[in-house]
Amino acid sequence: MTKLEFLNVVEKRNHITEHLSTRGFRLTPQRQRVYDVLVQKRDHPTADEVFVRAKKQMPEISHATVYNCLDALVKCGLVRQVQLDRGATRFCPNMHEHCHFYCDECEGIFDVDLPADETFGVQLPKNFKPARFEIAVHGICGECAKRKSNSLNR
Amino acid sequence: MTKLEFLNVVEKRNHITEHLSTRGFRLTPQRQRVYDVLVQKRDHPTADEVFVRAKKQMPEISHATVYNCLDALVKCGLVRQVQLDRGATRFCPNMHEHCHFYCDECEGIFDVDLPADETFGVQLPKNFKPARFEIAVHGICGECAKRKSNSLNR
DNA sequence: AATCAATTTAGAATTATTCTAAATCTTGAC
DNA sequence: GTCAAGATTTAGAATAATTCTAAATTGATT
Repeated sequence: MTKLEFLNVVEKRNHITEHLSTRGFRLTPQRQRVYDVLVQKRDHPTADEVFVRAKKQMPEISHATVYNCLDALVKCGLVRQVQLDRGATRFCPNMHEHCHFYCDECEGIFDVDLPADETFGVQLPKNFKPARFEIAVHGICGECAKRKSNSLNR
Repeated sequence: MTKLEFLNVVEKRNHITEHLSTRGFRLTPQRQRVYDVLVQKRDHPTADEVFVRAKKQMPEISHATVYNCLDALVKCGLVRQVQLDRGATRFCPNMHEHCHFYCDECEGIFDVDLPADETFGVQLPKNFKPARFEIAVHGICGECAKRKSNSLNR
């Protein structure tokens, strides 16, 4: 590891520690590992998929710990929970303002950026105070749309 | 039952039958009952809550049937599925364009009307074809907001 | 080094949902 | 009307996702 890489690792660790400490959580090897798993492959894995990936470098990690770690990361604002229709909850380390696009064809999940502090034209009843907007778009992704129109035109 | 009430019941039954038949489903007493349960108390019950309510007038109805009926009703466009963070799926017979407001305080779920055919300012990547937008707003509902501000100002 | 609280662990328990196979019902063909 | 075919319902088992429990471990603090 070069000096630069080393400093990078330290900085990332500080970033996680800071967030965790806002909610009274400590940085543990398990929490670090779970967070790394999410950052390394941003395909919105389920808790169980995170568990399998985390186990590769940390074979003794338990199922419950992965749930606990994900919970802590969500609570301290490092990770977002994503809910597809039924099925398991998925997790996403992208904390920019964004929503999710679900492709009905390939079942892929795509992040789509959103403007910050927007109410998206939703007219709430009197006195209702919104805290956050969750938007999920269902449809056909770019790749699948192309593939479908090709097979139609043949 | 008056003649008017009778005609009303017949009309409703026709409405359900029409929707079900678009997907090759029949109208059965169980499907009718499950749909009635949803219409009678529009509080976004879970499948299990629907089961308990349906049982009152139809004690022999089974758990699996309630799931099957809800599935059929969703597939033929009479009912919408609603997903809260984790937890059981909820069901809603309001098919107008609307989204849901979740009160973090009282845990109530409120329907909020939306304009039809709107993309809510979401900029999708090239070639992505949206089919439907699901919007969930989390925050504090009107009643809870009032209660909270009262207790602060005392 | 001793103490206290936080965290992790394995495994059990719970909750939500789906599956299975047999029984029942409905519809259309005769 | 009767029969066959297919749809639907049923009870209960199976599976999936998540949470709980209690003991062991870890880490920070005195």
